[in-house]
Amino acid sequence: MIGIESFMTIASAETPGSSRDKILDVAESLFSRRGYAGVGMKEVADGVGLGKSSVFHHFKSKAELYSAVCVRILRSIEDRVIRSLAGGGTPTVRLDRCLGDLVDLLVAHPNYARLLLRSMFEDDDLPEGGPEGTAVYQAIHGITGPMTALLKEGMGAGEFRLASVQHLLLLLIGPIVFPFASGEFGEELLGRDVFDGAQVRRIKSELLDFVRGGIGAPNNPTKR
Amino acid sequence: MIGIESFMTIASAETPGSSRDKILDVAESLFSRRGYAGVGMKEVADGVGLGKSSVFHHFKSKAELYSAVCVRILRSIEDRVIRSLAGGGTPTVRLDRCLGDLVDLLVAHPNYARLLLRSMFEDDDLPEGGPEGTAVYQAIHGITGPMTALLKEGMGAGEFRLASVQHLLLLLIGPIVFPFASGEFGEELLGRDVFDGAQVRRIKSELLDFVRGGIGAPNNPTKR
DNA sequence: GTCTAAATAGACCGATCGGTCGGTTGGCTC
DNA sequence: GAGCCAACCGACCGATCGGTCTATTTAGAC
Repeated sequence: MIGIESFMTIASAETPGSSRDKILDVAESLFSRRGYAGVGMKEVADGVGLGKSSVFHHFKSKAELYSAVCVRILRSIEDRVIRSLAGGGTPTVRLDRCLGDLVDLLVAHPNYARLLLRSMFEDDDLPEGGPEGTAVYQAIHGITGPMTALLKEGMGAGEFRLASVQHLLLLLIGPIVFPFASGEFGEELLGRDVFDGAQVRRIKSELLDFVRGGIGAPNNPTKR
Repeated sequence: MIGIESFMTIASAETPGSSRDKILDVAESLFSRRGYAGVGMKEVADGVGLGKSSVFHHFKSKAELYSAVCVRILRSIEDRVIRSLAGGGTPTVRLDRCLGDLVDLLVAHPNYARLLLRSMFEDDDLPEGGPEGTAVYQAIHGITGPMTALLKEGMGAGEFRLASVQHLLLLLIGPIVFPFASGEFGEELLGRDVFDGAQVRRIKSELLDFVRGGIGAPNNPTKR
């Protein structure tokens, strides 16, 4: 029984339309906008149309709810990255495809970018040490792992500039995620909504150029 | 009298060691770690060694305190950027110097990167429309303005790849700021503290290579 | 000394916080 | 029918929230 239950939790067999799923949707939107401490359980409950105690029936604490939201997002990103990189092609081709797919995912779910950043740099939000933290931890590794492998392979093949893969990865995350987390700042800088179709295309193409130039080997014909 | 007072406020003649200044220091550290909603005024007061009502004597509301913290940081970044770009040299040289100086500033004040990101994408934290928001708004423009001008000049001189300056700037912010806001994630990725001296040097050099490649004109000898 | 104003403290306010409790449905199985 | 359990709710809890009030101390100007 315990085994099955924990399996259900891990596999997160969320039926779309279920209360649990609707709670996750509302919480995702709220947490991404105002962060962990900025959202009240009452607010989540109201957004779903339930009583507060009903929310606590599905998630035994606020920290667990926040963690579930983060894990759902991270897993979906992990899936996309893995599938992107699984397709064939040279490291350069695979990196391009992965970046494009990632941008598409962040645009399809406008909450993702902010919550992704939050889950990375809001260490002090969640009470540490709990099982919630480790789930997020694992999900993040599921993303960084394949990316690291790709960078290594590209360097080995001479397509990418030789550098520390870890430092390069740390540099790569910013330009991918930040534009879609920048909110009003980005909107005001561009003069248009960042998630507007034309802007997305523009950002995506600039991002690809930027990254290709930034990590490409200086004298590699594949680079352009 | 009113004129002088408002001048003092705007010029923020903060005597180091004064209570007001200590409050700003403590609040900066707390806000950067846990965000606006995650910090209580009691916590700030305790950190300074004052009573809560004494903090309210110096800042008439929590929003004003948060805004003052953000403005102080943004102004210091603005100063640094302007001074960096004022020095002579080609656009490439000036950009390199500016990036290096920015990294130095973010490292000298480990709270800056996180709070900078927060002030950009936590729109919903501050009650909008107030005068606090506009102060932050102006400070941000003081930073983006000169950077935009530099990018434009570099493109005109043929040193930078032709692109939309706004989109390029939006892409540039991420790799500069995120590494120093990444906290435990970055530390775990690198295996060392991001603010460790050796890591900083490494990140800085990788960042310069990355950005040079990313925005440099394809066939420009100045690029490398 | 005296007057004034800034700085501080503590007691207090209504509201909200995360979380619990007891109880009531409604559907499922036997 | 009886039994059961997930889902749900309203009422409630102690703690903390941002903020106010009044009173006391401190520092400087004259």
